[in-house]
Amino acid sequence: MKKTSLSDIAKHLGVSKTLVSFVLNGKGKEFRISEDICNKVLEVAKELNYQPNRIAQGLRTGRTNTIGLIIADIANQFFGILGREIEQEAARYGYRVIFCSSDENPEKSKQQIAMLQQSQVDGYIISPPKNSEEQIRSLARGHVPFVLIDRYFPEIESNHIVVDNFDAAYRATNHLLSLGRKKIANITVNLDLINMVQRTEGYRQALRDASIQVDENLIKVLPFSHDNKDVARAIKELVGKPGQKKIDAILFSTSKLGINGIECISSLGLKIPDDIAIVSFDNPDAYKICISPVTVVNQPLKEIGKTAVQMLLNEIKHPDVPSKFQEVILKTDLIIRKSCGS
Amino acid sequence: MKKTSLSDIAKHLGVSKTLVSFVLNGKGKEFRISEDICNKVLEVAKELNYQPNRIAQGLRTGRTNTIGLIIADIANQFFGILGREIEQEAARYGYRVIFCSSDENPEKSKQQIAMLQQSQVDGYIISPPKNSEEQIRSLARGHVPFVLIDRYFPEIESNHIVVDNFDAAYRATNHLLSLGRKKIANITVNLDLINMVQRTEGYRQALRDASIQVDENLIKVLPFSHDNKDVARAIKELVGKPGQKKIDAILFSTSKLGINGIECISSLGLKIPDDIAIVSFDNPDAYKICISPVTVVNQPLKEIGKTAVQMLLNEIKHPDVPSKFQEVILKTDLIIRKSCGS
DNA sequence: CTGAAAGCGCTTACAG
DNA sequence: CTGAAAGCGCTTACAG
Repeated sequence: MKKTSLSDIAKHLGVSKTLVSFVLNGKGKEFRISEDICNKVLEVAKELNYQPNRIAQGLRTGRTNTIGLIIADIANQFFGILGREIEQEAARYGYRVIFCSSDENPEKSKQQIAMLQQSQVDGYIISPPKNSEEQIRSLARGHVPFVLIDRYFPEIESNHIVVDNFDAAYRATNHLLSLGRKKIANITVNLDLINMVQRTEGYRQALRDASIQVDENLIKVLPFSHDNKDVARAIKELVGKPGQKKIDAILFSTSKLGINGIECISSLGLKIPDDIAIVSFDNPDAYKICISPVTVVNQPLKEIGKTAVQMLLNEIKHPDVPSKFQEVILKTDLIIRKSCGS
Repeated sequence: MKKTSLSDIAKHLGVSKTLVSFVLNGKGKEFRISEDICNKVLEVAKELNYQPNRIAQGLRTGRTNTIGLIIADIANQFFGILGREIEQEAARYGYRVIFCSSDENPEKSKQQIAMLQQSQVDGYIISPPKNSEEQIRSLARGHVPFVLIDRYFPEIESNHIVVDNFDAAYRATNHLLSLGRKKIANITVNLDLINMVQRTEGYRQALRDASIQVDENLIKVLPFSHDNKDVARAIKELVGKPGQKKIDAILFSTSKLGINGIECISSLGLKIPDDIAIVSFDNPDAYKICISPVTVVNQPLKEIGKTAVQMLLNEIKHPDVPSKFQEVILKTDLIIRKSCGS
């Protein structure tokens, strides 16, 4: 079961590898190779089940038609689906995807970038974890095509596709306000990442615009690697003693927080939305069937994935163009379900 | 920003590529290269930020240290997490993973296998969609290392890691019986895949062992690419007219079915577990926070992933050993929550 | 219109 | 102990 190579086909027909290569790459016409020979080559290639060795091609041409994808956390459905969109879009253009999950760990993403670099990927799509600035800078310095998704570092010039997190949080908070909620908390993670900062900023601005003073005690910032105990502690602090009614709504900045949060709220015997109204970023399945289906900020995953791939391929194909970085900011939509009452 | 190659280092030091290659591959000792030179090589490699070109290595050695992974559906958290476990375990042994989602589509998986083959992966981990028998056979014929996960084809000899689906469904059904449920339905997908067949078989056997006649009308088999409307229709049929009480429990054979099912049950105004008790395969976040947290058959994802990688690497490293196929059947555990009452 | 030859960046017998 | 050379499977100027 030896694999067949170009020269196997060439020998088989008594022609040169050059010719076979031309034909198989669709350049038969261009080099005016007789149709007869073309057909024979194609036939033999099929017969011997020829599969081009992409690795040899890559070594020779310097392009591997592979892109490296580093997402932040595959256990998060948001990134799972985003990964699939990216893989599908890439496949449409004949590109393969090497897929990594950094689990929000900069050490890991560093190793993964090195690995992808050694694999000679043509470009990168990355949702960088915090403290990975230096890695991204080094990509930029090397003039390697890359695009960032979900977050970026404002101090580093880069291509990136993000959503308007400020606007999304603003509208989500406004939705709560419009339903009469006044004591709205925000649970978020480490404010080292721009997307998280902007979400909390949008929340703040909405309160201000409604002439409600922002109470910093109602903003809970958890470590990135929180578990449900951390979330439970935060919620208990926010809720206060029974009957105290310190808050009447929560904006969760991620679905991981929200899922853990809802679990905790239920176990505390509190009712959604009666006691506490809820809005969360992202739209996992969990929110559709939970106690009180959750009103969410839905991100356009398909569009993020498509745009990221197209932007990257454009960069890969025109390396000459002096790098002008592009920023794409997509809109989110608020899907209203039952978790805020009415 | 030209990448540095072996010969750059060699020139820099006035030695041969051979020597540099030996040192960098940790064979300095073996070839008794003076420690002095070794250190210098290492130093210069670091200084020039040398990154070995894995593609060139691959072409030369015939091994790419890459494994191809085709999972059935990345939008399913089960496979997302399984993918991560596999990637992590592979990384421990210095292997990269090229990640694909076939979306249960045999056309897609066929293309993906061809793509992975062209990328010269050293082996495959696949959860094959139905109607992909020929693809798997062709791998087997080519003596390509591969292991199947989650399902396999009984008529094709293969390495595979699965769970004891019969036992799992048997125990799940028994759990429902032990709580006094008598009219237990099973919602599943196309019975073309062994894992699904075994789940329904386990369900049947549990009923028989409890001297309950299996009512084929209570087994709903949906197409693989079902949406929530299909699930809703099935449930309406099962439930019958209001007050009819045709069933008092459902075993869902997949979490996709279960998530859609619960959404539908709620919208019908039925209560879980009072009107209908529920057990489902798989353990997505959704089940933890839903209306009535769902009792589930939990699969040992970490173990499946680890075992799959180790079995594959073993195969890759000993291609000489006459291929004796291995079967690993892992146990599941039943996580009891509130969806079955008590 | 077609072929011989160089070379991508490695590894590895072989020779000394 | 170290180096020159071949070769993995391709592509692509170059020559005719």
